[in-house]
Amino acid sequence: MSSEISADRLDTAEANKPLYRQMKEDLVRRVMSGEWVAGQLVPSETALAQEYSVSVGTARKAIEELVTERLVVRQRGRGTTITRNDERYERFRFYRLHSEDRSSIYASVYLSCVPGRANAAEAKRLNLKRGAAVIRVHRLRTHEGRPVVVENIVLREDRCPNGAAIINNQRPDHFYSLLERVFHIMINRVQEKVLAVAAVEEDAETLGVAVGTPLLEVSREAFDLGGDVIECRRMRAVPGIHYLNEMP
Amino acid sequence: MSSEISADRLDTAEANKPLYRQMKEDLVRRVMSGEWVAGQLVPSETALAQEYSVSVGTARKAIEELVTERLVVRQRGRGTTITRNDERYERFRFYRLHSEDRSSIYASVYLSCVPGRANAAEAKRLNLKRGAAVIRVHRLRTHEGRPVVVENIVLREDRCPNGAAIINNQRPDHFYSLLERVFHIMINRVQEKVLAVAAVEEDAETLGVAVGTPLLEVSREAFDLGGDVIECRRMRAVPGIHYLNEMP
DNA sequence: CAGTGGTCTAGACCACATC
DNA sequence: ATGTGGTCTAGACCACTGA
Repeated sequence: MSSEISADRLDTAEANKPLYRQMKEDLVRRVMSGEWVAGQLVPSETALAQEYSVSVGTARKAIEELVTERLVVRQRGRGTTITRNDERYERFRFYRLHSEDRSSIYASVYLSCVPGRANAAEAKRLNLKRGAAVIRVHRLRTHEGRPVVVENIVLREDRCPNGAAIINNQRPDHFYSLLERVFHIMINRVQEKVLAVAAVEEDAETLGVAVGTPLLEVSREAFDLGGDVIECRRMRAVPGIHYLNEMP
Repeated sequence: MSSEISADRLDTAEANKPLYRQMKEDLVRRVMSGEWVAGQLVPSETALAQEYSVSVGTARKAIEELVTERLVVRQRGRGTTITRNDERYERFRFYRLHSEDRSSIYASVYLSCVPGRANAAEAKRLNLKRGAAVIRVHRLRTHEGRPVVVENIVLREDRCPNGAAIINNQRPDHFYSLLERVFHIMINRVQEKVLAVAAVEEDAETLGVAVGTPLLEVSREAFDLGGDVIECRRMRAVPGIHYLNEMP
């Protein structure tokens, strides 16, 4: 399929972009289209160079951009594979909430997972029309038996067909690994907004704290390879949980 | 000075590291030593390649690592310069606190700036002995006349000789630009811990909020090129200010 | 063993900034 | 006009993996 148009994948209407960038963008496209899926070995740099009619050095530069974006992993002697989001060292790539002892391994308790319609705020965050189909997940994170974080997750249903049933079935600890396995969605980037709020009645009940307790609230939007917002979530954490960040 | 030992800067006891990495590390050393200071034009890649007796491609790879670490900036036709931390686009590289309207330009109000001795907690954070000389800065950030953030900054005095007087004189808005200009310290990396706290009496007074108001607290350690902690600071922000983060 | 990616070289041509 | 970095090529040798 792809080899038929490989003779000149590039240089048609791609403006003045350098070859290695055009090539990189085409490789991203091939991952997005599902031609290559997570964990899969992709052709070697020499093979790709031939396919795209560029020199090995140029192909290498294209691939190296994918490495810095963590889209692929290279191993000498083995080859280049599409990054799996559930590899151990990738597991908490986006997870910044930790308890005092820096352990961040929490059990998940699913409270509910139901299909629904986007309200105005959700539609705005997900870049959808109001009333579009979404999936709502309400989940608790516990640490040594105590609830520490409550999560409200909203997913685009159009990108995750039948997602509510599947999620309810699997109840995964790590969401993005499921998105990858089941829906071929790779979460590439997230934006978070952190603020301090006072616990309301509902939080007090769910998290077992007094009303008015200062909680850490994190609002997240998660983007896929194409730059679409796939998920938005709101997390509220009890005192003792903090948000760690390192720059750059 | 440096050209005398340039014939073989590399390859002596540098283990099996690739040439481009050895070269890069030596370039970092030359910035740390003050041989090259912020804003300065460094030799061209061909000149550096000759000096280090490597090919242009290898020199380029060394320099490109410095670019990704934002230590230098390259411009075609002009050359390569050591990054200035006070350039406009670098100004808020480490500043994640914003108000609702995303403006993060606050005026600084200096409350105090005095030399002192590190207590146990400060010594630990700064990796110093207890009682070591430090500089303490107490500062307020205001937005449209209202206080929004209160900052407690602690600096290593040994790396900023006579720093208290100098800071008191200049009262800079952007600390790291002063560190760079005056002390040739480049802040390269910061770690932050964000949590929610209830305002105590002191916060209430300084920030003009009620005791018990949920505040956002950010604790930061700032590292220089050599990996030493130069500064630690604690910030407390009023409601309406949030912490923005994007990954990766 | 053959094939992979990692390092290194030596050249070419170009767009751009500066004088 | 000169020199800079940005792109691109075509080769070389090596370390490592897997069959």
